[in-house]
Amino acid sequence: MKSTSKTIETPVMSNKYAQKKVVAIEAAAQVFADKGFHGATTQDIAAVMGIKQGSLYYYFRSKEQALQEVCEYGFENYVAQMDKICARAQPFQATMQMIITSHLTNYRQKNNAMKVHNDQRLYLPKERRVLLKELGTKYRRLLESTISDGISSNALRADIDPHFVAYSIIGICNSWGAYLVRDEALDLFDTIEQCADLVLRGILN
Amino acid sequence: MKSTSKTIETPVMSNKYAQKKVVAIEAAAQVFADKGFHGATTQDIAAVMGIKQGSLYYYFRSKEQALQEVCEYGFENYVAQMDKICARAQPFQATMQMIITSHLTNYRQKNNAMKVHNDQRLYLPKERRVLLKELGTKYRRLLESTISDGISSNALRADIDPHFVAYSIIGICNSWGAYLVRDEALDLFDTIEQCADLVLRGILN
Amino acid sequence: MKSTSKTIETPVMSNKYAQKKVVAIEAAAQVFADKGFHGATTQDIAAVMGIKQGSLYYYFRSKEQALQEVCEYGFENYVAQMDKICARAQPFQATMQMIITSHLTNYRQKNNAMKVHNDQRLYLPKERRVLLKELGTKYRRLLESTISDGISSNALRADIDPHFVAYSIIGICNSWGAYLVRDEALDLFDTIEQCADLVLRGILN
Amino acid sequence: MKSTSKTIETPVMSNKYAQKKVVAIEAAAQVFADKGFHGATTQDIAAVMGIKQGSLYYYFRSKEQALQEVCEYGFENYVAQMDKICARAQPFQATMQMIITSHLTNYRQKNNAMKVHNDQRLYLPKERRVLLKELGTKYRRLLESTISDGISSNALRADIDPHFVAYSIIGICNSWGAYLVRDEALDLFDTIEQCADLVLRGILN
DNA sequence: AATGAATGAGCATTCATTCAT
DNA sequence: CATGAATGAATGCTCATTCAT
Repeated sequence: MKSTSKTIETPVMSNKYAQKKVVAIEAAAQVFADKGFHGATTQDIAAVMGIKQGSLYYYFRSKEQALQEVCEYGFENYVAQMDKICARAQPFQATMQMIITSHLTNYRQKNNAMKVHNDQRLYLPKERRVLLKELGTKYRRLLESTISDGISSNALRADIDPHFVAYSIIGICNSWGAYLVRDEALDLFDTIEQCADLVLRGILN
Repeated sequence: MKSTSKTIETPVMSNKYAQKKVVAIEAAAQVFADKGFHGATTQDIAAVMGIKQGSLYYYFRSKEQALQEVCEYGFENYVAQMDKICARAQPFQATMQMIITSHLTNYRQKNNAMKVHNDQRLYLPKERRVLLKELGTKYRRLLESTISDGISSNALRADIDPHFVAYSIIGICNSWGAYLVRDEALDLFDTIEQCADLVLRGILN
Repeated sequence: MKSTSKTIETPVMSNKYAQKKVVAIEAAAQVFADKGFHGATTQDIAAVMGIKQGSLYYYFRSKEQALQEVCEYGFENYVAQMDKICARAQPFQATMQMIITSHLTNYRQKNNAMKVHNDQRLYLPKERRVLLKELGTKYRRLLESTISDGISSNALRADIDPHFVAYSIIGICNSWGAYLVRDEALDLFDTIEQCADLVLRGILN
Repeated sequence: MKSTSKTIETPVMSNKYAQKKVVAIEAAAQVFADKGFHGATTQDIAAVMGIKQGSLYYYFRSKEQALQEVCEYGFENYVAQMDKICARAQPFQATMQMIITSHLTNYRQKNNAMKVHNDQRLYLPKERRVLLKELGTKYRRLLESTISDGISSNALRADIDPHFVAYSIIGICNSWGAYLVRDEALDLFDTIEQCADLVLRGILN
């Protein structure tokens, strides 16, 4: 019992900080997603958190650090989802459906951090992108080997380039993701379905 | 007559001015494409033009005005191209090929203005986007009716949504366009071909 | 008796506090000596003490208060030494030797508080310098009457101005003291000897 | 005529800038001398110049740059004076008199830049002290060889260390210089004379 | 006795913009 | 046409200080 409660209690203090740090990251994500990294001010972020500007530096060493953490937070989550999806043994089409669903659902649920990662990570200096690069590589590999597997299993045409297709899927999804964020009336499931249909079957008769 | 007098009336200076104004717009486009609207400084733009910061205001009333003009310049060009492409009477696949070619070629030729329009136009206040909206509508209509025509002519499946497909194509093209800008080694014609193939035939076997 | 009761009255906690207060003063002295008053942060001082920034205020009401206490601590010590030296009945040259030794030894032993007093006390508002002024007066009198005595006893030339000479000696010593702090290889006894020699005999042949 | 006027006219614009830059350096010198580098604000300097804070950056790239330029300005002047003094063929005592006069006169004439160099140059990062180090070396050499010459010519005792004596003279002069700045009533010529007398003849009977 | 958390004021610096020349 | 010079407002960031716990 004790040990159980301990396991829960021990990180109480750091938990409080950790909890509020997450709040901080999400506030920053929201603001960066809205105004872009350079268009956002630390004041904006602090306002979303309900604290004063100076206090923000209790959670981030700098604005750039905040961008880095937002990007990592958003991308880590997303890559973890991909990992789970690709780990399941299931036919190709189901996997593709889930990947698109995961991607677009993230946007609709205002996963601002992912949007920020996609749109603003290039404003980070290279040193701050090391982890992101690793995650990106992992992610691309997951997607590309999913497609390669699809080819091997004859589900997909043999003459497509997995790398090219992977990148294209990301492109379509990001494009529709941005749309989903801007237009709340847009139906999520409809969008998912059409994306998948387009990618899988093309438009030719 | 009228047109003649007009051509004559605009004095030489105006011509010189107009020429240098284009230089200014392209300089601004380059800088905005590189650093984003908020990340760019008027000093950056002036430096590219080889003039001093204050002199820039001879060409733009404000930084925002510069962004607006860059966006309009880039998009006008592009929509004009679309117009020409769609005006030709030719089979659907040829049209689609040309559209994608036009889009991606623009990126490869560092048509920064188009990139700026795509990535940064939302930083303009709504009032400054009136013309852009009109152009966008025209553009979407051209693309969508091309697709609708494709459906009518039985070239395309009847169950696709022209609006959705149009938007998706733009998404893929922008995504690959950004890639083409970043990676100079990437082959342009290869990319065009694969884009078209993916959109037209999908990936399923 | 009195002294005994005093020693007993101050409770154990006070003792512990007093001990740690000295640690605090010496930490502040070190940091102020290194970075100057305005260049130092309370965080720096706390770090030297191994406590957190906020906790520093248990020992000092303010940063300025800390500077004041450091100065007083450093100067009181030094003036007390002077007092002892001047109280001894000994020939003038021996006294002068001891004064210079005392001054320079303090620097070499990283008596940062003295350095801070010499270099930074002017950043204190006048109200905070009352005690320091008294100490300074006492110190100057000690030094000047030592010199006056030297004149009376015919050890020194009759035509020198005790005030001027006193101030000059302090100047030389501070100058060499700073050097001693910066260059650890510099020999202490050598320096003392040469200082004394210069002051006493000048450089003329 | 033309050429004459040209020679004068050509640098007119840069002259205006250069003139005001000197004003800027002297304003910075005054403020740094008063409050120390870290205690001074760019606002203080701007106020002395009668311009707004932001405009200061038209003359200095940064506050640190300002400190560097002040130090160099102050020290260059002083070393140049030394150069002239030491170049003259004259007996040792006359040279020494002039050196002390030059040093103390600079202080009395509120040569704040020299004071700043003496007291604040250590707050500059090493990279910013390259020129200052060179000047310092030159200066020390001038002073030391003056003393060495004094020894050679039998004017000075053979058993003194030129380096030590040089440094001590600087120490005394700086000490009295600070005094001269603080106490306007102090007589300049008196101080010079006593400094020289002390250094040359010592205090022993 | 100490700390985590927050604050507010200040500060260096940047930058769009203006304007006389 | 262009520039030098200046401005003012903003912005990221630091830091002394406070206080509940």
